[in-house]
Amino acid sequence: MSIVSSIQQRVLESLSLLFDQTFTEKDFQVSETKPEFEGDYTIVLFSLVKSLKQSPDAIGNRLGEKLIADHPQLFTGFNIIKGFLNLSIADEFWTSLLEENYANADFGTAASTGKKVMVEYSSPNTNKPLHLGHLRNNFLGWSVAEIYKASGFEVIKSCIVNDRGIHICKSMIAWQKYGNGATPQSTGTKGDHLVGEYYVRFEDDLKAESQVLINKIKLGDLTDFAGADLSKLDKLLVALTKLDEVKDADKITKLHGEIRELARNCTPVMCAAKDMLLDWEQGKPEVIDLWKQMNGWVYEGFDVTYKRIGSDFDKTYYESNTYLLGKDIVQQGLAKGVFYKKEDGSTWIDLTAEGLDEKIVQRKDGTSVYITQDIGLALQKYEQYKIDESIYVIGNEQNYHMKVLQLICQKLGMPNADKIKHLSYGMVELTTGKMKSREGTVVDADDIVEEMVATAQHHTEELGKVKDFNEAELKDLYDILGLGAMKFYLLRVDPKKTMIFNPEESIDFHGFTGPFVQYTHARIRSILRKEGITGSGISDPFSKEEELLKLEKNVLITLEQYPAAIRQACVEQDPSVIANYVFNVAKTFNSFYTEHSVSNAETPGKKALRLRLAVMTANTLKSGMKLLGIRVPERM
RNA sequence: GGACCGGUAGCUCAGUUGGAUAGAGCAUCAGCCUUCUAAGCUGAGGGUCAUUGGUUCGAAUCCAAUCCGGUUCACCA
Repeated sequence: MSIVSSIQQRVLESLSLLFDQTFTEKDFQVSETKPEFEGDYTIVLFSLVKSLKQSPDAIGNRLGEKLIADHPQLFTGFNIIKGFLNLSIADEFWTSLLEENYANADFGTAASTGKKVMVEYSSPNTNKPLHLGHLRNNFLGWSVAEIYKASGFEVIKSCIVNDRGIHICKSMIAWQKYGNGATPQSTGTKGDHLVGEYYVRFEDDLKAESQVLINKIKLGDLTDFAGADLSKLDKLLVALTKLDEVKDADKITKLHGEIRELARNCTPVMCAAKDMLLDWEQGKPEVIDLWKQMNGWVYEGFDVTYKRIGSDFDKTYYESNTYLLGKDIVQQGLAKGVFYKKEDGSTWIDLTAEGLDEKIVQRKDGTSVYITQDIGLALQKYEQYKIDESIYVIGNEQNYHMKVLQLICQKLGMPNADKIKHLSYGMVELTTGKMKSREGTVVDADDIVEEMVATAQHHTEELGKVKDFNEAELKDLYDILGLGAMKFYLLRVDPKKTMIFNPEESIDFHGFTGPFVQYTHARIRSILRKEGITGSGISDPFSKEEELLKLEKNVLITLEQYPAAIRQACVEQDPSVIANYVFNVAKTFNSFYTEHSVSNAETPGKKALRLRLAVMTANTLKSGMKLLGIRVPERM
């Protein structure tokens, strides 16, 4: 039990004995005492004033005395200042905590809950390489999975690969047109990057061709349009001439946008891509073969990146397999009256009562839409793995979609539908603004990782502390530091917030960074190496008579909070809780470290205590960083 | 226009089940390496917590309104 809940319970007990009233934890607050006051933990008395009808001081005095009388082994003193009861905790509490846990590498992790959770993350498209935003996603997904494991869950990491659809055909069309049979081998280009290049080529063509069409439209030449497109265009143009008279700028821009969209859709390249998608759906062999080949290149490229950044999955779903899922569910939903058919034969759900809109779940031709396969996959996940909780790590632009998905699952009466959780994260922006692929401002994942590792190498060489490392050891160290800095930088911010990626700040290895924490760990390991402590066990007893110094106690107080930090990170699905915690541990230890020597402690008893303190700090740093997917070095 | 998210120091961010003088890191300035790793430590300056009103012993935190920024409201995925 944590110190805070221990105090809470003792206070509850004492209150009911003293005042013959029952209280709950919510009736008062236990918090850390501010440094400028004496004591370790503080109880706010104001909230008790009303129900007890006594002054805060009177309550505080009686409560403080009672606590000390009944629990002298826990409380050693108290003072009351302006309605705050400050309690001093016995050294004994902290030293026992240390003795019991310093060698326990699993300190902070919870016992098994027997529950299963699936964390779906990464979910890439197979038409271009991963970028900075994907890194945030991958690091978040991995970390949340680790945090759930540490909280006693069985975790299944999954990934849905978006390997099908018009966007994939785009790369294929451009490759056919410009590729001349180019392969990753023949060009020496990483597969995902190669395919990405053709995606860009396609977009360039599309831009050029749609500009041609728009110019023709301006001249009144509509010969490139036919059928429904033509009549729609006609309507738009008529509307536009009308609007020109009233000069409604917003609506005019909107209409221009629609015309541009229509033109894009009617370009020859776009038509070619659409035809290819139809061929793909009909299983035309040469299209399927090309699709398999190019997807294969992308997977090889992704594999390299995933290995590099340490992402992996227990189960990979492919959209090419799942996109037909959910059709039977539509039938069931119709039978249950959750869905309804419109006159044209399309199937819908009405969510207006929930403050949302009507959403289509199946087209009139019977084909699925995006949400349909998601419903199907959500159910399949449950049936295959009997999961208790399902987490989706997806960007916040899909908040609405995920809300709809959960609502539909609930209405369909799917098991654990209320345990579908969207870990919604904000975009990563640059100091210069948003990343835009069209403007070439996208930060490539592979590039940024190599840059970070190179920076780590540069700093390390400059400091010259590991000159005796061999080449493999150096390479590993640079990876640990570079990737550590990168992961920490992206995970230290609340996931749901849009974050700014500042290249200069991200390669800073000082302050609130991964390398700072890693450095603290390496420093401790250095002490332990010199003291000949290889395992975690220390046989020398430490004296419990000597009073704990302020800085020693601060480290213990911080270490004690680790289990609570994991719990909070799990409940909030927020790795930044851990990043902040681990930084705090490192900072607190560093303050202690510069003031007091471990090896040359004043007495053997003190030395034995500080060695334990060092071991427990190192273990906690290592364990906490592991929850972020970050390794810590023995030396740096 | 509706829905959701955000606005805290020059910059990047913590802090919201309401509690004492609002915290870190970076940047700036001043100190600390014959003693366990200075990728470190100590200190200083820097704030109308977007604005206004309300709730109360007490509001960055709760409520209401307003302003600014973002996302979304596709028979695309």
